[in-house]
Amino acid sequence: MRIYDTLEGRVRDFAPLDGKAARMYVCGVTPYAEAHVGHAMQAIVFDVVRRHLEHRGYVVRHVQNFTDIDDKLIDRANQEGAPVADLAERHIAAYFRLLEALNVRPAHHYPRATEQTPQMLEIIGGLVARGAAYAAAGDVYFRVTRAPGYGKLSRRSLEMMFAGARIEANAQKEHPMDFALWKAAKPGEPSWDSPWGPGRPGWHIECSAMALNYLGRTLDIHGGGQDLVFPHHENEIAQSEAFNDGQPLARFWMHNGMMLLGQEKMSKSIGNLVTIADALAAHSADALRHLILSSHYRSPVTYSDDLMAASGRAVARLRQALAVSGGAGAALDPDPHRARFLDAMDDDFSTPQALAALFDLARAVNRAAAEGGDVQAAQEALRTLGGEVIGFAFAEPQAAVDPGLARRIQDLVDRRARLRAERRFAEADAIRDELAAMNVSLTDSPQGAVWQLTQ
RNA sequence: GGCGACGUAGCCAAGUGGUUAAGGCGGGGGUCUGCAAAACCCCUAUUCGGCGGUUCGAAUCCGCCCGUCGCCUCCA
Repeated sequence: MRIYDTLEGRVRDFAPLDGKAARMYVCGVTPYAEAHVGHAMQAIVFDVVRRHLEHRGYVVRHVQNFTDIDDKLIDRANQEGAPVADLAERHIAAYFRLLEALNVRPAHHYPRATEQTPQMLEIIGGLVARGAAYAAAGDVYFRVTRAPGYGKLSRRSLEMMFAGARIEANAQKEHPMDFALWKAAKPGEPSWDSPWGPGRPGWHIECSAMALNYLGRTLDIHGGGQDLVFPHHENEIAQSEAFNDGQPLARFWMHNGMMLLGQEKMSKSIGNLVTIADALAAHSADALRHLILSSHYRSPVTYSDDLMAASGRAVARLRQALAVSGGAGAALDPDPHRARFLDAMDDDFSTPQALAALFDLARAVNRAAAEGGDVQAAQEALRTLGGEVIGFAFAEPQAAVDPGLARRIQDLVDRRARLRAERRFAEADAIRDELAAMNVSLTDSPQGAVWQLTQ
């Protein structure tokens, strides 16, 4: 298996530090607002990474954090007049529900920053003792000039960043690029005791603490969105490696591309976003997963209703192939398709090519079934690769229909069947039109009509 | 301004030196069907932003130009 490593800027053979145990840390969200489809992209991309690793026999330990204390959370909580912890927990609970709806396998641990303060303080203390950090008026800053490789992940130097000239002056800092490990508490803010007085953690330190605490000094995979490369991951590297005497924080750095809306990156601060809830109100989770996986994970994806609808139709095609019945004829051998699929996935998770293999397999299944061939093994392969590895739920659209509506639909379908049997086609077609207006499509077969929702 | 990525059919998107440029959506024609739908078959890029260059050979390498995006500040 080969994986692109942002740090080295190239695809390398993947081998975990410890045999078949793969330790994966993925940066999660700051739960101050509703999750949008960009967050879904990150979750789905790393879900597929995990699923494929597991399919290939790795025992994955997957940890994802929640940054449940930061400026925006505090601001938002003040606006709402609610405690920060309540606001965070509310959004965390909603996020978990969305992950489940998206068919994302849960991580093994979801540590919260506020639960890791002892570990963070231990690291901060260690960094101060080593001279890699310094206290100033209740804050503690990391000393970037003492991190020899600072900038290696994002390929930039301190001098280069100065050229950007948007660095705000902060009299406390020795160097403008020094970043906060610990922030002194302001009145009314949640705070924790520390050797430097009451305060709260800086943004980056939680990930260093959690990674070390749950997975050890060196991760096999550290993931996140491309927008975290700088400064978040750069700073994580600086502080973790300073604390661990230079031992690398991660063997592979993986970054997913950004979700765009129109021509721009979707983001909470600009406000150009589509929430996951809105996307799932109009489209299936499989459609969103297909849209995201139809391009390579390092490329951006543009979200639109039209593209989502097209993705929904594409997944329906795979689902149809799972539903056909073959015969007792020659068995269709799925192995060539499976091999093509796995080769693509092994090559830095090339989901577009893997999906192409699935669509070809689906066509082969449909064709073989029509000729009376035995397609069970092929359908099994399609279900495994599409379901377990890619993560499609292949949920029958009926499943989402409430029982009352389902009964009304079935009544119409039955009435139409009787009319057809009497060859009263005009009346039967009127019922079909009526169903179509309800977004219900019919497929007639010798065994009767099967209906499904078109959305 | 610095760094990085990208520009392939109506749309989305693989492919990164050498047979007919994957796959999906859409469109056209056909088979099946009472008619449809689904499915299947055929067609839908002589060409890969533009111009030069390297090479026996380039969408794939190099240079320049045009256009788009990301990061440099909170961000998945």
